[in-house]
Amino acid sequence: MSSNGSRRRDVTVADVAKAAQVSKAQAARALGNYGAVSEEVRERVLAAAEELSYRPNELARSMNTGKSHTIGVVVGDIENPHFGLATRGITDTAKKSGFNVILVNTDEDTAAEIDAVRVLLDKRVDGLIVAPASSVETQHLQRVQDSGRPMVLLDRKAGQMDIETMAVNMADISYESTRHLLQAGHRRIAFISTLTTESPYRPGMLLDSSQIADRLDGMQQAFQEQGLPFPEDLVRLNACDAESIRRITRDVLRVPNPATAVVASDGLIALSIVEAIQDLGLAIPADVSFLMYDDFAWTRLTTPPLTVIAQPVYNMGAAAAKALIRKIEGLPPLTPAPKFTATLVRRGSVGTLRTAEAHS
Amino acid sequence: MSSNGSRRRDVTVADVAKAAQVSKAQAARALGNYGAVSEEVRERVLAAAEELSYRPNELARSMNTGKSHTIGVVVGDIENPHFGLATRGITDTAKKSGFNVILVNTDEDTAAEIDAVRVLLDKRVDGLIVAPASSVETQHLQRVQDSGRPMVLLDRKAGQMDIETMAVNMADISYESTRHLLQAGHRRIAFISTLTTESPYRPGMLLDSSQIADRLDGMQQAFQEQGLPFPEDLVRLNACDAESIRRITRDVLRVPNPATAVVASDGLIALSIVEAIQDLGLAIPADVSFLMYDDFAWTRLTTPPLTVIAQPVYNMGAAAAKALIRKIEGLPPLTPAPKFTATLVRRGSVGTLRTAEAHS
DNA sequence: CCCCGATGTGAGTCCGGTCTCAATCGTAAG
DNA sequence: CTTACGATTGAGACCGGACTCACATCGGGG
Repeated sequence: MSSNGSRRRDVTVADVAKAAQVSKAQAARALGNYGAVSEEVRERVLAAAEELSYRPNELARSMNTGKSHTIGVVVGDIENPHFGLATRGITDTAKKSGFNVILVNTDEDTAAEIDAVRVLLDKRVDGLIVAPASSVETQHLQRVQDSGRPMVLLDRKAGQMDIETMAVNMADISYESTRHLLQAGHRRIAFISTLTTESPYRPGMLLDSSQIADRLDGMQQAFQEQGLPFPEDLVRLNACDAESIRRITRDVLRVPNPATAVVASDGLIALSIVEAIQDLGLAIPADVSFLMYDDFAWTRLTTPPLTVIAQPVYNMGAAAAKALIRKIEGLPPLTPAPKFTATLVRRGSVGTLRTAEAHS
Repeated sequence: MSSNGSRRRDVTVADVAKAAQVSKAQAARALGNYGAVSEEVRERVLAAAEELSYRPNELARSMNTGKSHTIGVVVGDIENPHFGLATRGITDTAKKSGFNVILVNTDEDTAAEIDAVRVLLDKRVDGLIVAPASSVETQHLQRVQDSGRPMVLLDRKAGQMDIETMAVNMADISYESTRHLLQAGHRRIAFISTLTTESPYRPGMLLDSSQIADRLDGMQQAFQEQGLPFPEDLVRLNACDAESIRRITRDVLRVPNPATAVVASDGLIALSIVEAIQDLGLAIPADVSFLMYDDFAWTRLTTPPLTVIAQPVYNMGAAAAKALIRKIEGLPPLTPAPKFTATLVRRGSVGTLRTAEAHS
């Protein structure tokens, strides 16, 4: 234990050069595999390096090549399997191209995101992949863009900014799944999301998340096309913790003219919502239909299995990494830009409403 | 915003110094908040830095402080919520102390792990947190240890090596949960794990994972104490993909003298096992009891809710980060070392076996 | 009035690599 | 026997900060 006081400077090219009895420059050339080095010197140097178990200092290397072979990834919450899978796609792809990943969690907090981006830039990452917490507060992203550092967005757009973004078209799939619910006779459809806002939902309000805004647009369009009124009173945001989710669920189901279908905006709150529904003594889909975003494996195990909106999350992560690396290497973006489509996976949690009620 | 030239080089202390009309050394002192600087100079420098939007190059800073304020985390699979949560614990704690996290996925492959450790060392991370893929092949970890770089293990021990490790005592909880099953009358208990081995399980064989070895030890002890024979034929490893899991599940349940209880070694295979059981037309717990490691939220949603072994994964990650940072800062390890205990959460998936069968 | 320590300051070195440049060597062409 | 040209080689200048050291400057104690 106490023996670790021995000062242990690591081996440098200079040490290797001395051992191989050549100049520092020659040793560096042999080790870095560049320039002209005679076979004899190369062998001597490599042997010496091996002997001293020399390892290059990537920090020093990065400093004068300007490349760190590291990309920064900023997400809201790795704990969420949605991002877990996306991160997997990113790291797998990055590794294949020789890049490492620095991961930062923001807890969906814009202040933390701003900080994260700054720190990563300071660390001179070669590029950034960001899942922006907000589609509105995007000055920090604009600054990255201006600085010329490659960046790709994941999952969510950032306001009007023209940044390559890997995300599914939420309006489309939301429209499609809302039609599915409408066709099953549902008119009172609740939409519950974790999105934090200062005031309750009002039609036309500016939402911090392009994702959620797009989903609501899709829903509204489906209602409108059928000449039906969109049940704005059933759009519920700020479902942040288990307690508030429970309250909101009760709120939309245990009232006069309750929701007959509930849409959960992500896989994490879906869990709490289903629990809350069960606690209320209601059965899915007999009493209330249920639909959720994200196709997690466990959704096949419940009784009944849940109808979900599956997003190609891994592929989106992989594509984001691929696109970023192209940018880093100065290649033009792939054309056509990759498109990602979510699919409605119909399992057993959406039931048909009796016509009498549907026409009420 | 107007001075936004297409200049590629970023602003350095030298630039700031020139703008503030002081020497590079003074500018560095003012910016780095060290040494003696007059109030007037400090203000001029900071103003110039602000004006030029100067940001320190952490790479350069790291190079001569020797500290990168970055820790490397090597895990088998972030996609697995078990590691997702642990990673969350690590990043949260690291951030609080001003450390960043470089994350590497090994796919539980030792070769990838060796590579990951080498790369992280080359990047001069201040320390490493590793969840070793193997408890046997640990030379690379020994090398890290010898190099004096701080390291903490997570989740799994590494052979005989004396490295601080944050993990639950698997033998204890395995013993406890096996007793639970035995008391419910089960004698034919299957244990299914993803652990990859070259040959099928044989009693006493050297297992690559201390985790699995400990769990089997715990099971054996429980059986032994009751004077009951341990059903070695029901220990099944190599349950790597959905297909093999399906085959194995059928294999232990659809044979003469089948298993009456199944233990799933992690949350990921648990999903496939439950599915396979359902596909076989068997009911939990009426036909077969089920117990799994890891308490994922969805286990409360199935019918019946699943009995699980809950591990304080987030806390283990957080403690690993805390311990590592203490090491990095040269502080002695916390005493007493933090202990983590898993708990058996009895829900509905373990049923009592009829005595007649239990005595067969 | 002079010496002393405390405070400010600039020049320059160092970290560990990459890379430029000029010098050297060998040898084939003239 | 020169001359020229490509392959090798070493010295040293970077990269962008941290830090050492020598040299002011200034106020107070003796």
